[in-house]
Order: sequence, then structure tokens, then C-alpha cells
Amino acid sequence: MVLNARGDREMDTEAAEIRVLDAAATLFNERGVQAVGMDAIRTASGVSLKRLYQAYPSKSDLLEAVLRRRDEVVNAGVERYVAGGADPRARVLAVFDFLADWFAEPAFRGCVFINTYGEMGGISENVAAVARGHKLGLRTRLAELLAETDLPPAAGEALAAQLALLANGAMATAAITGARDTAQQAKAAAGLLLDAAGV
Amino acid sequence: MVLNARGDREMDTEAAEIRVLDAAATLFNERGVQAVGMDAIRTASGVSLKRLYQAYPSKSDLLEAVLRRRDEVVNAGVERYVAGGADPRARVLAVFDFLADWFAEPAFRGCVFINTYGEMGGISENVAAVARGHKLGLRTRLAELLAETDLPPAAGEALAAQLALLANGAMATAAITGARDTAQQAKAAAGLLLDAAGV
DNA sequence: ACAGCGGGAGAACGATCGTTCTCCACCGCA
DNA sequence: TGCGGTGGAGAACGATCGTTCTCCCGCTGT
Repeated sequence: MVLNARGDREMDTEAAEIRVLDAAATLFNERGVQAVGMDAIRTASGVSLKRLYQAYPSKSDLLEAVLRRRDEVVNAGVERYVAGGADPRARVLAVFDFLADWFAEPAFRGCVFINTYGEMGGISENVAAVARGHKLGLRTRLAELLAETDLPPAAGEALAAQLALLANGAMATAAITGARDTAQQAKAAAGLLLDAAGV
Repeated sequence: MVLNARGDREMDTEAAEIRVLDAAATLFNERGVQAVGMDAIRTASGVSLKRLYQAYPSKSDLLEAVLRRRDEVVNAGVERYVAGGADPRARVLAVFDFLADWFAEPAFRGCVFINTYGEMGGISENVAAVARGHKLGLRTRLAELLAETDLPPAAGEALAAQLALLANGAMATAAITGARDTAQQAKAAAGLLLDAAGV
């Protein structure tokens, strides 16, 4: 956090940005992007339209900021679970424990990248690129975890891709069907795939 | 096809409805639902707004018709592939061959149920219900195919759920990342899960 | 105390959308 | 030839949205 000469004023601006990001993330998650008006974000965040547009010059800028922040939050959440794993197998499976706790949140309505790609991926290359980056990041992280095993690199990459399919499928399926045990099903399947690879 | 006293007139109406459904499905797939105006559907289909609103009294009625038709088309496509399988294992894996050919279509931009749920599932219970029905249908069909094996029913249901996760994950991942071998990765993972179950 | 300015509330603006309405050309039938 | 009625093209309407502007309050430095 950087302060300029008028320190507290700067902090207020930063707090306003965070409130805007939180409100927008919540509303986008609940209703999608296009169904949420800037006025609703203003009301939910308590930040005036003038400051809102000072921080994010357009709605698509705000959306991009929300997605980038969500990317960081999700990655950090994954790392929190992965860190508790004793060996590579446990660390990979911990990703699915992260999913289980995420799906159990009352506000869970799916992965914002999958949802926003579905809504705007066809009309916004920015949205498509951020979603692509996020999903490639998950797959890459799984590959990194598997690189710690004695699996050949190519086999690790292939297994990581399959585990990412399970994770993404669990996100979409849990959102749509609401089935409460989706993450556990995915974790069980992931365990079988790890077994088959000898991990 | 039912004809009334003014036979050909009735056929024109039916042809118009099909043109509207085709145009709407294409545009919704390309751009999402809310970004497509009724005027664009009118232009793409060549059916006047008056007849369009005679057939579908509102945009959400049209969306529901598009989704129901897509459900039938997808199910029929799956059956076409499944029918070629010699044994239950081959029939289950044929579902992933269906995915491979689907993903290779130039207009592929993901599963319309996943996409539309992401866009409107939070604001339209109808959309959420149709998406849920479609996804439960896929899972149920997989369970039926596995019921033909000597797997215990509970194990078949669990395996079907895991295979459905792979299929849905492949749809979302192929759409977002554009990776061309996504369906093959999912098929390989499905094969390993079938191996583990002894199918 | 007072000029100046940053910020808040919300009106205003232009565009777009879903839906309806108007107007007119065309067709079957007497 | 005249007539009723169906359907097409597109204007019209009311609502909503993203974005900007106006007006005014309250603070700040002298």
C-alpha cells in the first residue's frame, strides 16, 4: 500500500476500490455481468458513480479487475490447501478439497471464469483471454505438483490435463445440478487416475 | 407434421419456426443470449417480427424452445455414437467420440447449457431447470449404459457421475482453452476409470 | 471568514432492447 | 373489379443501461 502526501485520502480511495471490487464480484456471481447495472454496483458498494468511474473508466475495465482479483483469490485458496499435503499425491488431491469447501459456500454459483466466458467469451476477447489464462494456470499448477513425482514429464502433463478436466467438470456440474457430493466424486476419480499412473 | 385445412400455409409457419430456432441457436451460441437482440434473430432468420412473436410470445419463450431443441439434438447425437459400440465399455467411450467431433466443429463455443446457465441461471429459474435437466439426462444415460455391465448398481451410478464430470469438464475446457485434444484426454481418463472398475 | 475544490446524489443523455403498432402490398374470392 | 384479411417492413414506445453532467455540501489553507 503506497501513501502519497495526503495519506488518509489515498487510503480512502483504496478502500473504495476494494468495496467496489467486492460488490461487483458478488453481483456478477449472483446475476451474471450484463444483468448487473453500474447503479446496482454503486448501491451495493456505497461508492459514488464519480469515484467508481475514476477507479474503473468503464464497466469492462471493472470486469477485468474483478476477474484478475478472482484469479488471485482462487490461486491463493488452492495454495492454502495444497500446502497441507504431505506428498505430491496428497497435494494434488488437496485441490479437490478446496473445491469441496468452495462448493459448500452458500453463494456458490459456479466458476466465474466458466460463467463469464459463457456469457461474454464470444463478444469480448479480453474476457476470453482472462478465462483462458486462469484455466491454463490451474492446469499448469497441477503439472507442477506432478513434476515432483518420478512420473515422466509428458505423463505428468497428460495427467494434469485430465485432473483439470475433472476439476472444471466438477465446477460446472456442482453449479448446475447443485449435487452436494460433486467434489468428492471428482476427488475419488482423481485418486483412481493417480493410482493408474502409480502416483 | 400436422396439416390443417390450409395445408401449405401451415407448412410455411412450421418452416418459419425452424428458421427462427436455427438462427437463434446460432446467435445465442456465438454471442450469448442477452447480447442478441430480437432484430438480429429476425434478420438472420428472415422471419418478420410479427410471425416471430406469434410463434414465441417472448424472448424467454424462444430461449426455452432453443434449449429444449438443443437437448434433443445433443441426446440424438450421443445416441448415434453410442449405437455403434459393441459392448458397454465401447458404448460409454463412444460418448467421448461424440464430444471430439462436436469440439472440432468451427462454431464450437462450449455447451449451450453450461454457457446459458452461467449467463442466466442466477436470474431465470427456467434456464437453471432446463440446464439441470440436460445435465442429469447425460448422467442418467451414462448410468444406463453402465447398468448393462455386471457392476453393482451403486458402483455404476458413481462411475456414471465421474464420467459425466469428465464430459462436462471437457466441454468447458475445450471451449475456454481451445485445446484440440481435450476430448481425447477425457476419453483416455474415462478409459482408466472404466479399467479401475473392471468394465 | 472566505474563496476554491473534491466528492456525493442523482438527473440527464444517447443508445439499445423487447415488444407493439401502423401502414401498405398482396392474395383468394365474389 | 372490388374487398377482406394476412403478413412484411419498420417506426414507435417505454424501459433500462453505460456514461456524463449539474448542483450543492463540506472541508482547507490563508
